[in-house]
Amino acid sequence: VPRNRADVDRADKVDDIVGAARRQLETKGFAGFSIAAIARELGRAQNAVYWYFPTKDHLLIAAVEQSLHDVLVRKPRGRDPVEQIVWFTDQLAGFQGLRLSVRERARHDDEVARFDRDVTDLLRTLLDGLLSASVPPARRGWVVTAVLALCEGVLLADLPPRGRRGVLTEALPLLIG
Amino acid sequence: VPRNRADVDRADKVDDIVGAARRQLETKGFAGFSIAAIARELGRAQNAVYWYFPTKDHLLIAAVEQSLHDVLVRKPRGRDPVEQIVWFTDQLAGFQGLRLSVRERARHDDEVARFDRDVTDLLRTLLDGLLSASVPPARRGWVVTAVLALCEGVLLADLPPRGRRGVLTEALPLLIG
DNA sequence: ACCTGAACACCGTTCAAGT
DNA sequence: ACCTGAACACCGTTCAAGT
Repeated sequence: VPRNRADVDRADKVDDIVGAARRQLETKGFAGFSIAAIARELGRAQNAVYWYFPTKDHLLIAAVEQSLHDVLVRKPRGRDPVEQIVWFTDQLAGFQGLRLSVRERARHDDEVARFDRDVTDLLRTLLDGLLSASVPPARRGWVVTAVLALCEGVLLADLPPRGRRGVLTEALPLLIG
Repeated sequence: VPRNRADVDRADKVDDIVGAARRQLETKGFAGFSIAAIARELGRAQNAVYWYFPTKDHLLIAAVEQSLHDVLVRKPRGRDPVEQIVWFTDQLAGFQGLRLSVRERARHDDEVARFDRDVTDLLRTLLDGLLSASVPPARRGWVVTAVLALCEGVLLADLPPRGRRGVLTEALPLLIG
């Protein structure tokens, strides 16, 4: 006998689901991220989730999008571009697990692939802005690519925060020039 | 009625399994990598695989290890370190999917985590050797870290080969000095 | 519009049993 | 030592049915 929640605002119900998804992702990672577990946490049937999200990947996108948004809206701290880039990299550090999961899923789902490209574009735009004052337009294209690669590579390496900042503060000035 | 293959050399049977695993990984990626599918390809019961590999992760490690070995034994081509590093990055390009899967699994399985660390150490050692002539020991620690991060980041970006080489040939000389 | 229960096809892993 | 069949607990997804 389905209890109906047509009275509750749709947005609130979606938020419940995305919130549970984010918690599951944070505590158990993508391996422990299952529609079944989310439905259990919410005390609902699995199909209650499917009503709002047609596949598991759609829910993954919504959850990661929200988490990423929370990070990227903050204004960067730091005087020069190097400090600002280090700051952003720090912000993204706790996020590396999700980014990997998205990359992995992107290889098998077109929606996730598109989302992944959007995120990369956003990061490139952000970096381009930070570097606009110090890098001439002619060089800026590949510098942005290289800096982004360096930052993502450093995050991938899972260094301790001090080591990560050390490498970046040494290497970034050389690339930026 | 189990047909017994006690007569066949154990190493050959292991090779059959690892070979099938590598094929599955190459064609369908980690998402399509399943003990069930491998057993099907071999025309055996799933437990025939479990006799040699206690878990799916152990088989994953064996398969990736073999693939990686095939790549890393080749001698690098190129005169200067930059050319050699670009060459190695090219070799590792087809390998990026597997590396991501291993990273993802490493977050939930200790064996895979250890294997992942070993691979990173191996790459660091390899890079250290390539850079020993051109980078003084004092700087070499973080230069190796930065170069490895740059290479892995560039692979992660999934650029076309020409774009990848372009960025590396611009950026690497700046880091190496 | 919203939700449930039951089912389907698929896993990884384990157990008991066979040669 | 090597292999199978059957089972268990878990998935993602779909269907038919209820309010």
